[in-house]
Amino acid sequence: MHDVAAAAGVSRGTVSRVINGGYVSAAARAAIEAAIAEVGYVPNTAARNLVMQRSQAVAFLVLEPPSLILEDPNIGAIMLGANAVLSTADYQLVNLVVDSARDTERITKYLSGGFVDGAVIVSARAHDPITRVVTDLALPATFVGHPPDLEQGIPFIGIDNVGSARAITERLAATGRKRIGMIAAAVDRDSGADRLSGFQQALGRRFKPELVAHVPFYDYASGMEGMRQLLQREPRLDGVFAASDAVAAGAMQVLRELGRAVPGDVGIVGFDDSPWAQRTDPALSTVHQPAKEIGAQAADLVLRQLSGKTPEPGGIFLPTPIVWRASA
Amino acid sequence: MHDVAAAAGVSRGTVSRVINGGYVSAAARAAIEAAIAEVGYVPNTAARNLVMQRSQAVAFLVLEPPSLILEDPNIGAIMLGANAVLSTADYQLVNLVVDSARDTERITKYLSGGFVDGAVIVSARAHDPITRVVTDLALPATFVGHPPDLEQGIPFIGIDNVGSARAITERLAATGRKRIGMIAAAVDRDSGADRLSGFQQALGRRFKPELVAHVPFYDYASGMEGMRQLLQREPRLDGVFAASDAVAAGAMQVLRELGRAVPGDVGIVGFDDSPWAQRTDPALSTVHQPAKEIGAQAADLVLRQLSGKTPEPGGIFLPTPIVWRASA
DNA sequence: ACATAGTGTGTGCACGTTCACACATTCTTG
DNA sequence: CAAGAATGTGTGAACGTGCACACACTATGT
Repeated sequence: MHDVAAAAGVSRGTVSRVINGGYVSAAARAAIEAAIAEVGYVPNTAARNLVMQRSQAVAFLVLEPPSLILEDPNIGAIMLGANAVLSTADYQLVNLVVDSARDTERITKYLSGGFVDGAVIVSARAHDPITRVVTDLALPATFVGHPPDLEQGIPFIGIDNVGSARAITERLAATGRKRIGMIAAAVDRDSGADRLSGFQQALGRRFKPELVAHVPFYDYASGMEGMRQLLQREPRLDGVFAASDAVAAGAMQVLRELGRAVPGDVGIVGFDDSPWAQRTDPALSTVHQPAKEIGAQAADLVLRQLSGKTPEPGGIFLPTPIVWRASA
Repeated sequence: MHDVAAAAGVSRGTVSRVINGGYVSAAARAAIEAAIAEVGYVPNTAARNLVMQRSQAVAFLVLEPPSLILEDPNIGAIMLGANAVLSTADYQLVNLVVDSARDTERITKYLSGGFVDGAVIVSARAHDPITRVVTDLALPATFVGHPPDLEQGIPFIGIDNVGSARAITERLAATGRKRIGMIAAAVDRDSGADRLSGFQQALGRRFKPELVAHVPFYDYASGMEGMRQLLQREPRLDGVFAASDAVAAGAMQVLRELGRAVPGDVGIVGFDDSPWAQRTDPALSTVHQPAKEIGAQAADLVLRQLSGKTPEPGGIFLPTPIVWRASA
C-alpha cells in the first residue's frame, strides 16, 4: 500500500479511502487505480483483519466421521444453502474437515485465532471439544440439528424428526397396510433415534419391537441388510418405513430380488427426499427435508448475531412436507 | 498477551518464548502458564500471520459446479487424502465453495489476501479467473487433473484416463465380446473425452461411432439413458464400457429390467472403483482410481513448494490398476 | 583472574492495514 | 463577506504478534 501511495504521489490514507470509500478527488482516484494496477497491489487481509477485528469468514463444520459426511446427501445441500446466504453478505464460507484428534486440536486453534467471525456447526454435541471452544469464546454460531445434551439458549435450526417420522408412518398405515416394519438406521445418532420413536408413536398399541430392524448406517447396503432381517422375522410384511431414502433403495433392491412387487405386495416409504428418491423404481414416497433452507437459515442466524442481535432462545424447526410418489 | 505478561510479572518477550519455544526458567514458565489459564488467553492468529507472513492454511478448491461435486465420489476422497497429509504437517485445510460469479470474485481476494499459503485445485482451467490469480501470484499450488489448456511447468497430479480406458476396454474385449459399446459421459470434460478416446484406441479398426452413446453426466440416470440408446441401435450388444461406476450401475438396472443377464448376455465394466462398484449385483469390474492417494500427493507437492523447493516440471500420473470382479 | 559459552530476560521495531484527527480548500448561504 | 458546511488530503496511533538485539547472570576452562 505504501508503494501504491508513493507511485501515485499521495498518502496511504488516500489509497485506503479509494479502496474502502470516502472523499477522493477524481484525479487522485485515477492515479491510485493506475498505480494499483501497475504495482499489482492486493490488500493484505491479515493486516486488515488485525485492525478490523474480523475476517469476513464463517466456518462450516460437521462433527461426524468424514466417511458419513461424504455419503450424506443432505450435508452438501445444507452447505450450499449456507454459502448462498453468506456469499450475498460478502462473507466467505470456510469448510473445515475434522478427521482425527489432531484435526480437532488444530481447528480449535483456528476458531479461536480469529480466522473466522462465526460458525455453522452440524451435529454438535455438548461434550465435543469444538463445541466447548465455541461456547467458551461466545463465537457467533448456529447449530444444525438439536442433540438433547446441548444446553438451552444456543440457537439451532433443524427439523422435527419425531413428528415427521410419525406423519409418514401414519400416512403409510392409512393406505391399509396391516404389518408395518421399520428399518431403523443409526439409532446412536439423534436423528436415527427420533425417527424410530416417531414410528413407534404412530403405531401406538400396534407397535411390535420385533418388526424393527436395526442397522448401523443410513446407506444402501444397510437397507439391503435390514430388509432381509425384516422379511425373515415376518414374511407377511406389507409396509416398511426406511430411515432414509438410501436405506429404502437398498430395501427395494432386496424386494425386487425376491420377486415382491412395490407397492403391490409391500408399500415402502423413505426419509430425506434425496436424489435416491427419484432414482428408485417406482419413485419413492418420502419426507422432504429442506436441507438447502436449513443451511440458509443457519447462516442467516450467524449473520444476525454478527450484526449485534442476540439470538432468540431455542431454535427453529423447519416444515417437512410429505412427498407422495409411487412406492406406497 | 500483554495482560498475560502483566499477570505473570514478566515481559511480552518471555510469554512469546513460552509459546514458541526458547530459553525460559521453570519459575517463569509456571507463572506464565498459570496466567494464560487465568486470563483465558489464545494467541491472535491474524497478528501472528501478519508478522510471520504465513497462515498455516492451504485451500482446497474444486472448479466445477457444486451439484457435480456433491455426487462425485472421488472428490471427497481426494479431499480426505489431502487433509491427512496437511494435518500431519500441522496445516489447516480450508475447503472453499465456488457456486457463483460472486463467489469467484471473493475467493480471488481470499487467495491473494494471505489467508492461505497454498492451494490444491481440482479441475483447473487456464481461462478460469481463480487459476489466473494463482499463477499471477505464484501461490504454491498443485492442480489435480491435467486439462490440455494448462501451461507446462505447473505441477499436477492425475491419472492417465486415456491409457486406463484403453486397458479396461482391451481386457473386456479379451473375454471374447464381439459387439462392444460405450456409454460416454461428460465428454465436455477432459476426463470424459479422454476415456472415450482410450476406448476408441483399444478397439482400433473395430470401433464404430454408432456404438457410443453420449450422455451428459457421470451419474446413474445417465447410465440408464445411455444403455437404452445403445440397445436400440444394436440389440445384439454383448459388451459395455461405462464411463463411470454410477453410469454402469444405471446401465445394469436397464439390462435387468429387460431380462438380459450380466455377465452372461452382456459384459459390463466401469470406471472409478467407487462404492457403486460393490453395490451392484454382480459386483462391477472397473478401473481403480486412487483418489485418496491423489489428494495426498497433491498436498505433499504443495508442502514441498512451501518448504522452498521448486516443483519438478510437468506432473505425476498415478497407477490405476484394473479391479476385475464379476460383471465381465 | 579473565575470556568465553550458555542461559534467561526486557525492549523496540516491524508486519500492512484502518481510523480519528487535524488541516486545507472550495462551495453555499444569510 | 464572513461563517459554516462540504469536500479532499496527510499524519500518527493502534491492532497483537515475532524477532533481533542488548543486557545480565552463571558456569567452565585456561
